[in-house]
Amino acid sequence: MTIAEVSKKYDITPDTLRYYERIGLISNVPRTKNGIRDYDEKSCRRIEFIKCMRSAGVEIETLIKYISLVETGKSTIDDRMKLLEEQREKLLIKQKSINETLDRLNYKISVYEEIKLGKRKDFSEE
Amino acid sequence: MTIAEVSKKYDITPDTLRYYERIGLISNVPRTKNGIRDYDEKSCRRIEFIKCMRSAGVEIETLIKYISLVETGKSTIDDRMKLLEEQREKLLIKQKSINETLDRLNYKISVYEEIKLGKRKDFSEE
DNA sequence: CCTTGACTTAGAGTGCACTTTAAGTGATAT
DNA sequence: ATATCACTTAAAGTGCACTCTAAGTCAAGG
Repeated sequence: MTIAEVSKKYDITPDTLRYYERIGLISNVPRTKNGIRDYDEKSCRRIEFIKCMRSAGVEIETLIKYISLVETGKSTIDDRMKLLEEQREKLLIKQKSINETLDRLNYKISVYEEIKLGKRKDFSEE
Repeated sequence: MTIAEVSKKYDITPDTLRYYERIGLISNVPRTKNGIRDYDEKSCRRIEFIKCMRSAGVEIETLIKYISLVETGKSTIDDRMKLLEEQREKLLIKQKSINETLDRLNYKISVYEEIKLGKRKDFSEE
């Protein structure tokens, strides 16, 4: 799979894919005899994992650390679990923030709707 | 309320509070005769609103736009609603990402737990 | 043969959201 | 009185995650 195909499949620019490789997030990407990347299944699974984590805001540094633990081998399983649990905590906090803000947006939108319908004339600004 | 008090109350550094004011997110902050900020109720409500939105990742530019609509007056209610609805859409997408990533983290953590308990020996890396 | 287009690299540049610095003022504590 | 502390401003700096540029290679098509 060429970089263009992978880029399309996962909606990640070739620049970003090369960047991920450069910083050690995706290692051992196979090359053709001309040095052109030819992504295999393993690389694709890695990319999909990174995309998922990044889309939720998991930091690059954290992913680099996790990947390096994975590549070190089975002795790092405790560390990997700890790292994943920390990230879960962070995401739970984010989830809470987003849920609270969504509630607030829904409330504000409903207030504006009432105003438009003439059911309400006074409202606190913001 | 001094900047230090507001900073503590909302857990936002004084630097950030001044920055918000500079870029037009918080306007008309009262001052003492010496030019020192003396935040009133209105400013505090505004700060709390910004904090909530920012904590969910709503962009500064978007908040500046919203605030300027609010300050323009009632003629902007349709625009405000549209803006808030757009932000709600964005947050729903984020919420989905986070939920998916949390599911994945939970699954991975449970796999590692099984490995630790000796219930599983093989597992796909990452 | 020559152009086109996709790829390669290293390194510089960008955008966002702060954060720090430099230089200064003014009220309180020793 | 002098030091300390919190505050003030404008402007430069930082960190993260890309994103772009420059200079080059290579294979296929006209």
